[in-house]
Amino acid sequence: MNTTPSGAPRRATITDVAREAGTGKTSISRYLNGEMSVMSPELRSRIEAAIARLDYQPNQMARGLKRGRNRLIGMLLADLTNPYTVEVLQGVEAACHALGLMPLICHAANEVEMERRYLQLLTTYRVEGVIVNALGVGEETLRPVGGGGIPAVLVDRSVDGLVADMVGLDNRAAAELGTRHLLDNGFDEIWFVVQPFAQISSRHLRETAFREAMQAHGDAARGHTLVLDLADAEAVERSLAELDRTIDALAEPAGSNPAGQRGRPGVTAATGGAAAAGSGRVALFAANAPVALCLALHLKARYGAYWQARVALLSIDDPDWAELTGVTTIRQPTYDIGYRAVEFLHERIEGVQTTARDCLLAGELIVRASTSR
Amino acid sequence: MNTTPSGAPRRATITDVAREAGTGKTSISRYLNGEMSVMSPELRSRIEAAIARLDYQPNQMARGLKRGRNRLIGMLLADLTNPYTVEVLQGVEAACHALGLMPLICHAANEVEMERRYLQLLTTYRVEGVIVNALGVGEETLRPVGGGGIPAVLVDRSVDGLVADMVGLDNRAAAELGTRHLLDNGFDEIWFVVQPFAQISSRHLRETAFREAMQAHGDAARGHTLVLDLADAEAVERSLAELDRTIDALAEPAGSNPAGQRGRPGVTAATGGAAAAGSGRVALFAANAPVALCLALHLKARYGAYWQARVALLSIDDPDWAELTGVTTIRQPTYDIGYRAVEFLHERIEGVQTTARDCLLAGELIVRASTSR
DNA sequence: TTGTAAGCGTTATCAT
DNA sequence: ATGATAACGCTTACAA
Repeated sequence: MNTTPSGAPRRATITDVAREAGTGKTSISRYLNGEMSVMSPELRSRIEAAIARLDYQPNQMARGLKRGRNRLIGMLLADLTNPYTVEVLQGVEAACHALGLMPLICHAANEVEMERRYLQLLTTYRVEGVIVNALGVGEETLRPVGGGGIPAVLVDRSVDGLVADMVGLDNRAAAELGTRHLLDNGFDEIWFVVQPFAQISSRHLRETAFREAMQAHGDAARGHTLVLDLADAEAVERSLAELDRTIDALAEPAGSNPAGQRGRPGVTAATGGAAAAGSGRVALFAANAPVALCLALHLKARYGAYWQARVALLSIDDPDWAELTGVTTIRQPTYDIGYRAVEFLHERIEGVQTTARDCLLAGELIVRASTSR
Repeated sequence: MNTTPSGAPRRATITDVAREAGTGKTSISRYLNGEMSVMSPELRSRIEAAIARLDYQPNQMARGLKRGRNRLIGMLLADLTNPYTVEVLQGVEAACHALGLMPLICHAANEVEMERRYLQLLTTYRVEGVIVNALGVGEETLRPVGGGGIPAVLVDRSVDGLVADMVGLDNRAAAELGTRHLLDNGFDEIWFVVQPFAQISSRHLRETAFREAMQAHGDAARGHTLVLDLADAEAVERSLAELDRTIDALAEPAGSNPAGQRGRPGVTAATGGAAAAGSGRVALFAANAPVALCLALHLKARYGAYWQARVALLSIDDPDWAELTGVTTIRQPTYDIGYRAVEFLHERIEGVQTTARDCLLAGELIVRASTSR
């Protein structure tokens, strides 16, 4: 018997089936492609039987080679560790399923080098399109994609100099929503904490919108931006130390800070997670879940299990631990983002030629104990 | 100019390059495959130039078709929502990278139907092997794989009637470790909470080991198993209600329960997360992270933010919210599991014929406030 | 050292 | 209604 290196019997090919059914390859191919209209029921059932007997399964690679399209699309993910990514993926998968596409999932794990490698790999496998949740290091590495290359759609962030459809959160609105919520609940000092945002459009937009919202409220002085470079442990250390100083200062009943205290400073831990609303304490606005997690872990380490009594936390993204810890969040319509991205891509693959589109979806504020009275 | 349906210029083929370099396809192929030993430097540089000029990238599909191997392996995941899965994936990716394999990641999202669909898809793309974190519905759906089919290695769980390598946690040891820890810390009542485990070997092993450990300690009567079918909201409701009754009963100072109370029943919430150790209260032993999350959310909803003062929680798996909430865990060597799985698979692909192997890796107990005094 | 030609498993073209 | 046959882009004897 014909065997492969691993000892398994060779898979049947279309030729085998043709021989088994006593006919030509063409008919088999026709059968496979559902061109049943012109085919004697007799032949048809012979083919059916032969296929069953040989357990034949057409080779997609060969198909793709011949047809010039293989129904494969690439899905390049910056960081699977971020729950956002997994959720978007669910939408992507559902849409792919519906459209008969097969996503090749590539996980760059925050490594720029990986991103390049995978992108190259994807083009080498001749995927028909790519959905990119880029690391955002610039368009050099994305060159082969978009514009003149493979159809592409960006998720969450756009990339400078890369014209392509993009779908993601309405960052302006989301940041405003969060800021206003914090302001409405009487927090005096608000820190927007975000990873380095020069390169990443979504972070940039969120930060800008935050500052503008503070300004619009006539409270620009009480809004601060803290950059937290999660990739650099030392930098994180420094940033958190800066944050600690502010928190400690505000907590001093001595009122050494200009904002002053108008809350109930003696609130005990036992009052619960409903923290500090209207008491003039500080609120942290995390630009995304990884930042929020980092902050929460730090605060817990520094202020103990009941850190939420001292500082409020609001985060864009809604990881599962948010409900558990009572952290307020702005949930992104992640599933829809993924689904939409595939729809866009599919249109492009089918040859749609419109100018690059943006699809901005609204976030939903989920108020929890951390920021509400 | 030659264009594709989406308007992009057609990619250069090996023939184009040959023409451009003024040579034959063979030399190009040789160049691509690094058979430089026998090739005039002159030709070589001409080829180099032609490739660069045309931005040529060999078509992996065609390559695979001809060679009979495409360096693709399937990675079938039961549930990407489970942090365990993502972590295993990291190991898989690293190993694939090292071994020159490309993983096709398929996410069944707990849908048996998806599992089947993907498995079929994978064989249709002629992957050289499959790593399966199966839903465990039995070997019917895994028929095409393992044994006489595509080389396969199982992750986390084995499947009845399917002979294949498998790598995962040393479930016996892990469950014993956790049980002993709980016993050592003086918990009277220990509930092992697990999803339906008839079909899933890892759950089954953990449950069995738990009961045996209780028995070995002469405490079988104080150990209970609670089945939590996360797929069925009503069933979850019922199970949690049963749990609540126990907790409430034990918490009554009246001592209406046989186990009695020897702790400090009046402990205030403010005493912190260091919950209930040695006080005769109940400890929950979650068989995995999804179960732990479900329990934690329920307890929080029922007993408030300081539920940990009333009941201790220990979980196999170490999700990021565990550190945040002070839940004790047994961390699985997830990265190694993934890495090892690929190594096994690679060996099989290369034709290794030994009998099916098991690789059991040890878990690590991470004691946090929830269960320690 | 280099090139020619025959496939790999499909589909598409063109006869019959 | 059915079947040869020639591609698809690549590798690999086999020649030269």
